[in-house]
Amino acid sequence: MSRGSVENTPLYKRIYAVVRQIPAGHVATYGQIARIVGRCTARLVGYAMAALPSDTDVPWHRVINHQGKISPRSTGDCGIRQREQLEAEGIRFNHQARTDLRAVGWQGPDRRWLRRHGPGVAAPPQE
DNA sequence: CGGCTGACTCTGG
DNA sequence: TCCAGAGCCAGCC
Repeated sequence: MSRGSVENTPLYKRIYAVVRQIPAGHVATYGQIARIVGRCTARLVGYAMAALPSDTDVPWHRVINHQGKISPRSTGDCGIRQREQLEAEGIRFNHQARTDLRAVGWQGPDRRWLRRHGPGVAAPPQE
């Protein structure tokens, strides 16, 4: 079923599309994803992650909270698995279980990717 | 159509 | 730097 445009795609779907752009060895925060998606809050991103199936191709493990830590979930020990997944990609955790967002933080999707999606997806904050 | 669920971020002290 | 409180939307049954 071709949704055609991104604007016709459900918000969750758009969030997954952005998360899929995160390259291995890098991580992004929920707030950052929300900002890129546009018209979306950090919580919605977290909720969208929780709604992901176990066999998803979305690299949900590369999405962490603003503290640079893996967000605690209600059920399952997937959090531990998430950390191992990140470590396998070269992400290092300190004794505080925190990652260095300055080093492994995602810079955002390619400008062309944003263009390809057209309206509906806001550009990342430019400092 | 109403209600429940869920993986966050920001600001102040 | 750490802790606490408030704000908040979309999907699904």
